[in-house]
Amino acid sequence: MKDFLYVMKALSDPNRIKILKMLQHKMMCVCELQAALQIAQPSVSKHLKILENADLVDSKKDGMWVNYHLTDGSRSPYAASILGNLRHWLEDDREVTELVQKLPEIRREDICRG
Amino acid sequence: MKDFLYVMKALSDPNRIKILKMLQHKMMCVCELQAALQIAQPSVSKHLKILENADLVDSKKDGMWVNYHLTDGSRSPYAASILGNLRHWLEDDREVTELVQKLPEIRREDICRG
DNA sequence: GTAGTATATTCCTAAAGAGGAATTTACTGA
DNA sequence: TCAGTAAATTCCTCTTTAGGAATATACTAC
Repeated sequence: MKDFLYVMKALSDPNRIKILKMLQHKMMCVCELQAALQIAQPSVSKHLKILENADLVDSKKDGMWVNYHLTDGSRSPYAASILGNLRHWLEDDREVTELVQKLPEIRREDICRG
Repeated sequence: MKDFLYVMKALSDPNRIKILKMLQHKMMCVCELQAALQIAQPSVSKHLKILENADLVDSKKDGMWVNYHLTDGSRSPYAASILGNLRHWLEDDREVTELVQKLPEIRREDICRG
């Protein structure tokens, strides 16, 4: 029950859904997600932690950055099922499509490194 | 997005999940659900309203009682998918199985009518 | 109609959750 | 070693949410 609720709570916030939808297209670091969502960096980190605890995303260090990516869902059947459905769910959502269209313009080299 | 979030938020509370799991076995009125969950009647009504707004349950008057039942999900693909998955999800959850085992003992004739 | 009952609503309180500013941590690269 | 940067944590505020007590509503059965 607890694992299930972690997943559902993680999916109950629009910014976290946007993160998942963006990560469907490419792995992204925190500052890229911040630039896309236009919210403070600590807020992004906290959302990512909640998604990570629900086994929806995972992270991997790469030099200066921490890359976040969707999990394969092998640790949670709930996460696996939702991630599968999210592939087609909300594909026509206005906010999501606008975000995804902007993704190519968001490049960490332009945002970070001061 | 809003419809999606309604469903996910509705699924983010343990009492609401228990309601859904019980309704898999039979339609139930508010006082039966109250007896099963051991929470106040207004709390049950409020949970049911949230589930109804997410298109996860629907109700039908029957004499003195209002019977709640799972929807067929025809109005929300998110609700439909989740209700399908919930058929097998959490079947081994201790709290859920204990509740379901007690269901036959909970009969409206014994609980209501003073 | 009237009394009684099942359910819904309102109002309040306490806990949880999202957001940002400031700070800390961990690492990179000279 | 030291300055600089990406990300995490802490602390605080404001909003949302779950819960119950009290009340209102709607209906039933006489």
